[in-house]
Parts: sequence; structure tokens; C-alpha cells
Amino acid sequence: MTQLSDAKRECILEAATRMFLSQGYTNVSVDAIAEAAPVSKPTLYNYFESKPALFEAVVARQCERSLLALERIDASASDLREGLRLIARACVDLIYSPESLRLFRLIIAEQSAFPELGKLAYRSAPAPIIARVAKYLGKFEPSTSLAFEDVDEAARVFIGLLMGDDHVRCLIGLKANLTNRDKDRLVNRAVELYWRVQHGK
Amino acid sequence: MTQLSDAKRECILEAATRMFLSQGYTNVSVDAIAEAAPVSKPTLYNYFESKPALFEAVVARQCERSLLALERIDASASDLREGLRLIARACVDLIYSPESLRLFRLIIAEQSAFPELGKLAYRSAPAPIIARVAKYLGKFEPSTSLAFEDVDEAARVFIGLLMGDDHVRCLIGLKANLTNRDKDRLVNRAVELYWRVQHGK
DNA sequence: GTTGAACTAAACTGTGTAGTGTAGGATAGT
DNA sequence: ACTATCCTACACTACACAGTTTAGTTCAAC
Repeated sequence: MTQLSDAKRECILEAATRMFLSQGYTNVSVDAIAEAAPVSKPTLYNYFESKPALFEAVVARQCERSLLALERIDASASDLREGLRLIARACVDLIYSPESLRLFRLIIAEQSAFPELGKLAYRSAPAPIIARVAKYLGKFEPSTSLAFEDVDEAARVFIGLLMGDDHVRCLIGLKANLTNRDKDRLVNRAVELYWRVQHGK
Repeated sequence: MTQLSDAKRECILEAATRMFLSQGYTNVSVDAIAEAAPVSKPTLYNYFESKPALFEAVVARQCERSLLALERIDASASDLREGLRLIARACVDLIYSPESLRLFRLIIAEQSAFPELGKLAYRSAPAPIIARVAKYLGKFEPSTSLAFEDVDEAARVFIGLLMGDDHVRCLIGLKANLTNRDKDRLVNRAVELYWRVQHGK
């Protein structure tokens, strides 16, 4: 019966994820999740210790999904600018996806109640992204010629160029969704600025 | 008795601000605020219509404070790099202050319940900062020589350079507070990168 | 000193919610 | 068919909270 159990567990997680991401932690009741799963409340408590435990499981799963999305990034292009463009586009797609934005909001909102989730989330998206970019840059730029302290710093700035004002506006709900044009603009700007800084005009 | 009333109102706002900023909206009860003010619950409801109304008053007041802090920025230096350094330092001090970070978290957290607060907050800090920087840049850079579409875009990128990874880490609680060294590093990096982009090495 | 406005503590209403208990129904292996 | 396991619906406990009511207190103004 493990199979059936796993399916139920999945249903509960799926419903909880949907509701937590769109309405926040405190605004969603266990009853509502059970009803949406659909599953009875005692069953839900059979699979998850408590509401906080369910919440942590939801966040952890979403973090894993982000990590999976990152592993699909193709960082093998031999032309630096083209490779950066590909990586940047994948990052923008991930960072500005409705799910990521909602997850980020949720983690920030519950930061005081669930302090460990911040670390988990950082390890599962920003940190790997930076590491990936740094590794890619390391293949091209001899560290002596860097305009930055090290490739890690360079990667951090590069990713930072994809966020800034646009990210803030998305987070606080001023901008609903990035269009393809917006994304292209962000990607091109980041790549061109990096190029100028590192290799001159 | 208006004088006494204003003092009470101030006490309530002060207590509510402290508690909302540190614990979030839903995690703070009206009873707790009244007790901390200290004031009786009916008195609190005499000054504020409801819990949401009190919350909006708190956020609006904090936004005003940010705006005040911005107006004190000295953007009159005649050396571009030195002026940018001064502005950047003031921005970093504001953006990374515990109060601003907490306010930002709160607005993001309650974005779905209080959508208007996002617009209010953006108008009271990021927008004026960008306008201020753009105006300052406009005094130095002829628009034809810009590496950016316009001074507004340049200002947005410049401010973005002050945020990125460090801002994310502060928001999610990975980094408690920026040291003076951290701030200097951010400011110098932003100014030097902008300089390289705009005027070459 | 009397009045009246603003305050207080405390109890109360109604609702929502986390978590548990109970009694019975479906389904698997034997 | 029999039994054990997991499930269901439903009811229940205990509590926290927003907002109101009550009954009484302080205090400035006249």
C-alpha cells in the first residue's frame, strides 16, 4: 500500500503547495488543504506531523524543483557572450517565474517563523546559480585579467544585473509578469555590461 | 485634549510599528499591540477603525520616514565619482537598515492582502532614489554618450549594483547586518563598475 | 462640586482553527 | 469469508482572535 500512500502524499503536497504559494502560510487552514487534496483531516495528519511540518515539506519540495531546473541549464557554449546569454536567459526564466516569485515571497514572509528555510532556499537556487556562472566564467577569463576580485564575485555581479529594480517591482506586485521583451532586455543588458567591464567597449 | 490624544495615537502607532515589523501582520494580535502601547483595546479602536487600517497607517508612516531620509542626501558634489560615492553610501545605509529590510519584508509578505501598499512603498523609496540619481547623472553625462538607453536606465542599473546577492541574503535572513566594510565594498564596486562602463578603464 | 469627555479593566460574542477521537467503510492478503 | 490496514465523514476539544459592551475611574473645564 506504499504506492497508494505515496499518491495521497503527493496530492496533499500538491494542494498545500498551490494554496500556500498563492495565499501564504497563516491564511491557509489545514481544513482547506485537506478539502482541496481531497483527503480527510486525520489522513493528512497521518502523513504530516503538523501544519509547520507540512509547510516545510512544501518549501523543501519547491526548492528541489528549482534545483532541477538549474541542472538543465546548458553551459557548454564555447563563445563566452553566447554562453552567458544562454545562462542569463535560463536564470531570468527561473527567477521571474510566478512559482519562484511566490516561493521567494513566502520564504521572506515567514522568515521570522521559519528561519531555516532561508538557508535552504539559498542553497537550492542562488548559490548553485552563482557557482555555475563562476565555473563557466573561469573557463574563459584568466583570473589575473579580472575586473573583479575573483570569478565568484564576477558571477554575483552578473546575476545581480538580472535582478535590481525589475525584481523589486515584481516582488511587491507592481509588475505582474515579465514579457519576453522585458526578459530579452534584461539578458542583453547584463551580457553587454559585463562585456564592457571585462573586455572594454 | 487633542494634544493628549495625539500622544496616545503616537504610542499606539509606535508599538504597532515595532511589533508588525518584527513579527508580521497576522502574527500580531490587536490585544498584544494594545498591551504594548500601553492602552486599552477600546481606546485603540477609538483611534483606528480596524486592524487593517492600523496596519496601513503603520506602513504609510514608515514610508514617509524613508522619504525623509532620502531628502537629506547631498547630491551636490561636482566630482562625478565622489558624488556617486556619496549617493550610493546613503542609499546603502537606507536600503540595508534593519527598519527598511523589515518594512520591505512586510510589504512583500502582505502583498496579496494589501496590494496598494506595494505602490505606496515604491513611490516612497525606490522611485525617488532612481529619480535623484538620474538627475545627478544628467548633470554630467551628455545623453548621446551614454552606454544606456537613458539616464533613468543608467540610474536603475547603478542602484541595482548596490543590491543583488547581498540584498537577497539580507532579506531571507542569511546575513544579519551589513558591516561598514561590506557597505564600502558595495559602494566602491558600484561606482567603479559604472565608471568602467561609461568612461572605460 | 458638578458635568462630560476620554480613559480603563474585564468580560463577552462570534468565528475560525489546530489537532484528536470515534465509528464505520473500502480493500488488500490469507 | 476473515482480518488488518488505511481510509472516510463527522463531531468534538481547546484555544486564539477581532471587535463590542459594560461599568466604573480619572481629570480638566466651568
